This record gives sequence, structure tokens and C-alpha cells, in this order.
Amino acid sequence: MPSDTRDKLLAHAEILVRTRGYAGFSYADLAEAIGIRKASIHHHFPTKEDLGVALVEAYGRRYDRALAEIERASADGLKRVEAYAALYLHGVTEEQGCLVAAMATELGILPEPMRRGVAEFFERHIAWLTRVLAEARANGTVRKDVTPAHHARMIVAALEGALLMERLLGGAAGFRDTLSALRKSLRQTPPSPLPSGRTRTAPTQARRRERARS
Amino acid sequence: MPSDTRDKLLAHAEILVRTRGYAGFSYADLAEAIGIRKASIHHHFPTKEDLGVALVEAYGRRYDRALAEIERASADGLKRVEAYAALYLHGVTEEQGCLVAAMATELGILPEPMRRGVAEFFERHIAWLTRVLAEARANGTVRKDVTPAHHARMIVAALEGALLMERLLGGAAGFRDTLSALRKSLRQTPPSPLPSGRTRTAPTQARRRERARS
DNA sequence: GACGAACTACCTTTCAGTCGGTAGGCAACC
DNA sequence: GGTTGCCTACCGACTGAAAGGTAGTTCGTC
Repeated sequence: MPSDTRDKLLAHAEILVRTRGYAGFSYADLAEAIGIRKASIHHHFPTKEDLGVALVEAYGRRYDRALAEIERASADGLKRVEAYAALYLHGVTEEQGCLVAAMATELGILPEPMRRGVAEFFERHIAWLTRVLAEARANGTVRKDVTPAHHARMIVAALEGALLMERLLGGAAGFRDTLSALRKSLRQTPPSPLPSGRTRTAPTQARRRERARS
Repeated sequence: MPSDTRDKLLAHAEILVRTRGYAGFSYADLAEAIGIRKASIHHHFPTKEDLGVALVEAYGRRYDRALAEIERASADGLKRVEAYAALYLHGVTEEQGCLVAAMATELGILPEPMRRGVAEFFERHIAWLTRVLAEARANGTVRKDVTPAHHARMIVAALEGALLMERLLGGAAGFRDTLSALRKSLRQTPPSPLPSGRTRTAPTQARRRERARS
């Protein structure tokens, strides 16, 4: 029965990491954000590392549930990949990066348990996509020349990279451009003048938004 | 006439950012790394932000030179993309992420001038790749259904993402898997049993390497 | 009365940045 | 040819703020 405060801490800490990075936020920031004293955070998470590990775990579990739901909701391989990509798109619209990506960039100062958690996150996603693609390839949903294991890696990389980049550049529109290219690399037919999916070239303009550090 | 010390500062600061992130290193770290006193760094870069901006500028210029060299060295569109990807591959083998990617993850605490520099870096690369792909498509080197602007975004995203991820996971082998998938998305012919390029599925195993923080 | 969850008060270390000063180089001027 | 003045490069010593973390206490609830 996880306490209400603990959940609030996790939720807000996640936002902080996803917008500023792991080294870029402090217990003081977090305390102020949820209206509690700094010392009280230590009651729930004795060290920042404990909090970091809990964050990766919670984030990973949430994604695991999402992947299961995607598989349940659609049997079509391409739609599954599309739904998977939509998870990242949400990050763009909410102006929040990927938690594990943020941690991965600080690899050099990342405590081992967090490092392991981050690696496992990526591995699970690659494995899942590999399975989805293999299935889709078997029943002809995606091109035969797609190597599931390779393409899975490429898709995760492209989505992580696009989320990272498009928060600064074209926003959702830019992200969808990457998605459109990704779609073409999977789809069976050399496309007839398909009407689905948007095509507009993104404005590619830095959208500045002030976000003062208190 | 940029002093020797200034160059050393830039070189070492770059390494620190690329392994720990921008918020993850301090003037003290940097001072110790090049054997100088902390106060002396302020002589060359009055504030950390000044250093950050200089880093992005130097990094960007180095890449600009590399792009020009790639264009000079080969006229083949696919080979150009391949050479571009090799730049990222070096990051993997040297266990260093991308400087601007590291900065982009800390968007929420990034001073505006740095943010602008990072955005411009990505924009230049996308523009360059768009041009290269458009040319390649025109002379039949890459598939006709490739939309240069979209594919360019996807390529940068995939390479940034792969560099981020594969430092933790499969290393160079994992990176090359993504590359192989990328290649297939561009190449003209539904591939005959091509012998080029490696195919091995990467071990996908976290390679831990201790890197104590002094 | 034991326990969970929060608090006040404090600790040490590190952070970016400041200050005044030193040592050497270089050129002008008398 | 010595002195004066200014420059770059660096230093030791320092500052106030912020970092992560600790100790001991209070308060409400089973």
C-alpha cells in the first residue's frame, strides 16, 4: 500500500528528470514542488539513488503495461508499431523527454543499479518490438526484407532520438515526419498515393518557451 | 590566436559533458583534469554558460568541416549517409555520447544561448541530409519513395538515439544493426543476398565498466 | 505505546563565481 | 637602457548559496 506522498514524489521527480535531467534537479526542488520539507523526502527515499532506481522501475512498469495493452488492442503489426510510437509522441506534446534517455546521457555519473535498470528498459523494448516485427513479417504485414532484430533497434533509436530532438525543433509535426519515414521503411507495398498520415514538412523552428529555474 | 590552455579546456570540457552531461560536471572537475586552478578557468570562460556556448560552437564547426569533407570525398548519396553515420559510430567506440544530445536532455535548465546553438546544430544536419538525399533520389541512388525531408529527420534521430542507447547495450555491434536497418530503408533494390555489412545480432548485454567519480 | 510520516535544525561538501594580487612579456618614451 | 604602463595568464583565499544527507522530535492513529 504505497503512500500517497510517495506516489506524488515519484510523479514529480519523474517530471523533473524528464525536463532537466537527473543531475539537474535537487531534493530542494522536489520538496518545493509538492509542498513538503526536504528532510521528509529522505524518509521515503533515503538517498537520491534510491529515488532514481524507483523512478526507473515505475517508469518501466508503466511501459510494460502499455506494451501489453497495445498487443491486446490490435493484432496488426504495423498498427502496433504505430501505437508504440504514439507513446513517444505524447512526450513531445507534453514537452517531456524520455526518463531513461535522460539518465543514459549521464552514464558517467550514473550509479550501477540505475544503469542496469536503464539498460533493461531498452532491452525489453527491443525484444518486444523484435517479436512484434517477426510476427508481422511472418503474416505479411511488413516487408519481407525487414530483419526484425535490426529494425527493432532502429525503431527504438529513431523514436528516442526524435523525442530528444523535436522538443527543440519542429514539435509534434517534426516527430510525425520521422514517423512517416519509419512507416515507409516497414510497409509492404511501394506506396500507392496513400492518403493516410500527414506529410507536411515541419517548420523546424526553435520554439522558445521560458522556463525560469525559480 | 586562441591560447593553448583555452583549447585544452574546451577539449576536456567536451569529454566531461559527453560522458556526464552538462549539469554533471563542475569547474573543479575540469580544473583537476587539465592541471590548473579553478579560478583560472574563469579567466578564459567567465561563466559556465560562456563555456557551454563555446562548446556547442566548436562542436558545430567541427561537424561542419566533417560534412564538407564527406561531400568532397564521395559523390554517391548512400556512401555519404554511410560516412555521416560513421561519425556517430566513433562516439560509440569511444564511449562518448553526442554533446548536443546531452545538452538537449537538460533542456529545462539550459540557458537560451545554448539552446539556440543546439537547435541550430540539429537544423543544419537535417538540412544537409535533406539536400544529400534529394540529390541521391534524383540520380537514382536511393529509392524513389524516400521523402528527403522526412528521411533526413529520421536518420538524425535514429543515429542520435542509437548512440545514446548502444553505449549501454550492444556497443558498436548494436549500432551497426541499426545502421543495417537504416541502409535497407534507403537502398534502391529489394536486396539480393548482399554480402556487404555485418548481420550478426548484437549480444544486447549491458557491458559494465567501472568509472569511479574520483 | 509503538509506529509512520512529517517536521526543525543542523551537518559537510561542493557549487559557481569574486577578489586582489603576482609574474612575465611587450612596446613606448625620455 | 631603465622605467612606466598595460596586457595575458594564472594563483590563493574567499563567499554565499545550494547540494545531499543526518539527528532528534512531534503528532496523529491504530
